[in-house]
Amino acid sequence: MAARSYLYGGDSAVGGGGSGFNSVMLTNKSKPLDSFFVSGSSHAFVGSRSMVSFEDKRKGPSSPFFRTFDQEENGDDEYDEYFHNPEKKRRLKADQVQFLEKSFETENKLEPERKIQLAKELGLQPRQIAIWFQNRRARWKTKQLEKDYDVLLESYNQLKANYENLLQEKEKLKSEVLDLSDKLVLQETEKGSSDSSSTKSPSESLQPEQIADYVIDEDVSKTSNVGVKTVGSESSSPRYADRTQSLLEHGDSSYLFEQDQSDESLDEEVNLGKMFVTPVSGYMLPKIENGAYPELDGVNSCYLGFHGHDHDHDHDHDHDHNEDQPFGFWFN
DNA sequence: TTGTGTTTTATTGCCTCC
DNA sequence: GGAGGCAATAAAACACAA
Repeated sequence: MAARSYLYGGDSAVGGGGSGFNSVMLTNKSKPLDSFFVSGSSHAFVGSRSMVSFEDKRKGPSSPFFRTFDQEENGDDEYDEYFHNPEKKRRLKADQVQFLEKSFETENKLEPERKIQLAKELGLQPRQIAIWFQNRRARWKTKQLEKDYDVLLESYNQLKANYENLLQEKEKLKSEVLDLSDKLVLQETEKGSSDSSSTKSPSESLQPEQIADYVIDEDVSKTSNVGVKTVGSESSSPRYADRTQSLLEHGDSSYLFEQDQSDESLDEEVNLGKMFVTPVSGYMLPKIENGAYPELDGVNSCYLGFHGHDHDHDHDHDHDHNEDQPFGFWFN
């Protein structure tokens, strides 16, 4: 590990965000040297609640947050508590968290200047700000993964339902065709008995079941009604356009892909607006348009493409390139 | 009150970038 | 080689049921 100082100044050495921070938290895991603090303190104090030095508390607040704190929890008791519980850590105050949340909404990465600024405004160590942002990013990522999972699950369920509907419809059509074929054969037979000299029709050389199979298969190969696209083929039908809605509507627009330059065919899919990529895990899914999955080719199978791209690392992880190759699986 | 599960704060080690 | 990011993890703080 790179030598990293955890004196809360190690990250900043900036002088504690302008509030005269001298203290540092001491935990069981802390290295002894890490626990001592920086210059200038007459207290061998380690640990604090909110990592605020006693000097701060005695001198009075330098920020609105400190004022609030002092007003709310004023008194010797607090002071004693600080003094006699040197190893306790304290959660940030609600208004501090709120402030940080707002800042996080604006930008979830923290530039050094902003870190210092926030530290000053909140009366915290820059290191604490950095840690808070890091933990906050981790929480955000976890939430996104959960969302991704829900989206995938719902997508899967919709596709499965569509597939089952199609199977039913196929069976229904098949029996209809069978029925009609029977009638046709019957008709031909009757006709044949009255006109024995006529030439043979195709239906005379095929059984009704064969005709039904033939008709159904032909129909399927031409129309491709629903479901998920076979990569590389083009077909869609408005026939099921109103069947599936809502899946992606609850996702925000950021769910709509970021392009992966590494794969042109998928780029095309994405550019045509047929696919989208989930934000955290990078799953590639068929995009629902006007309430329908626009892609399908082949009634009995579905393709779920995966896109091994970690968007969270876009900015700094070149090594991801090998993982950018899309892959997928079929289910039926 | 206490046991237990969850959340938050912080550290550690590894990795990448410059 | 330092800075900063992330994953994994520890541990304190907190919530809550029994």
